[in-house]
Amino acid sequence: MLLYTMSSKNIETRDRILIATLKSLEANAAPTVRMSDIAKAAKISRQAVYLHFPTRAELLIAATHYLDHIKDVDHRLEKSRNAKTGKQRLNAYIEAWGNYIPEIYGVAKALLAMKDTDEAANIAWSGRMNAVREGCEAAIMALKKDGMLASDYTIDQATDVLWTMLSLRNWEQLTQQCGWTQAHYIKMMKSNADRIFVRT
Amino acid sequence: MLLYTMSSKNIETRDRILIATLKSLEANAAPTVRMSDIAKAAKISRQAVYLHFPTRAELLIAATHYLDHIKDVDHRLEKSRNAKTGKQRLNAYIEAWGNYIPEIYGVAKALLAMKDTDEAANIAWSGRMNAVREGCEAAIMALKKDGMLASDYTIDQATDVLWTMLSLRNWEQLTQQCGWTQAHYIKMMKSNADRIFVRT
DNA sequence: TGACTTACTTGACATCGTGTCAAGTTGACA
DNA sequence: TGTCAACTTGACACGATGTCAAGTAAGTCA
Repeated sequence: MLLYTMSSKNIETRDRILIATLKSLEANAAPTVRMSDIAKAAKISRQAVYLHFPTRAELLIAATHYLDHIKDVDHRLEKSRNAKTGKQRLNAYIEAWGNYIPEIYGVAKALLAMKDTDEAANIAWSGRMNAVREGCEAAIMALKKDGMLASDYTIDQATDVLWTMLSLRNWEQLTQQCGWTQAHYIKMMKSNADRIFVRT
Repeated sequence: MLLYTMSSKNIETRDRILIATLKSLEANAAPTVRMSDIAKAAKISRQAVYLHFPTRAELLIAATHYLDHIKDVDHRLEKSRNAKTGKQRLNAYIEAWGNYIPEIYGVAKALLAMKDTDEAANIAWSGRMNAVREGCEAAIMALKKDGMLASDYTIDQATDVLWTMLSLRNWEQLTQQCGWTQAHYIKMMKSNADRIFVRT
């Protein structure tokens, strides 16, 4: 009986909460998920959640990190660095990040919704987005190095545009509102980036 | 003394509330503005606001309509219809809508923030965005009519892309986060749209 | 002049979600 | 047996929205 309880507890409570958070947000795809909902999903009291995470914002932030760890985002994005040409690298980055978006969509949206009212959420989200921006910049710089960046673009401006193109909101609008498939989204983003950034 | 009070009341209370709403949101540029803030700005009691607008969502919606009326958005957008060629029309639409965004930014952001939790706000916002989409579609169709739409685009897909490009979120990211000037934003959007949609 | 009406004020209150606090319970471990 | 950590239960403060009831002040009309 002791071993019994152990085996059902071998997933630590903290992880159970994080998993419940991700599951709830994934299912609902709405930032309406309350602390009590998450507690219920984790089969724990609402107050117990606060024993592990001080605020809702911190919980959401922890959940995104947990997700990054599970989905191994670093490894995915790193693959784009192996591309030979700048153009290939741009394509690889769009594919890697673009395909990661749907995986984080739920949590990301919840975090995004708190951005304007919660400073911690704002900082966390900005940090993530800056990381994406750096990826964009690296791809643009690879293009520039090949002499393939369209001549009227500075690196900064091209980076801004690519970063904006690849925003979660744009993915959301195209796939959720306009009904695009994920494959179509990726394909379009690649071809548009090509037309915008690559010297003809 | 009767005339005195009349003259200070010739702006109706309802309008005073709407103006106060717009002013508060413009100043703050954050959806943190409370009903009590608006009431204070309109020099009225918080409860009196509810005598004119049943909910916060309805107030924000009314404020956007009021703004549309003041700024004469229909007239602005209509000008783009007079363009001779499809390409000119596309440019004109980008310019008209792109320059309208900063005017509605405050209220729009507040409304946008309620989209996920308030059904009325969601419907109102979707309605506005559908109007923008129609404008995009008309521009794309004008391009198509000239035989100038890039051959791998259907009208629907090109419309989706243009609509997404011209989203308020993208404007926000480029001008507020990346620090672009309004003029630069417009110029870039035009040249990017040209590269993406216009047959070479 | 006095009754009535409209628009607003004042203050209390319900609701909902977050976050806090204090006092109990339970199982592991020594 | 006693202790500790993790969790439960129930109460509560807070901030924002929205409701309700009673009061007030100015304008209208008999």
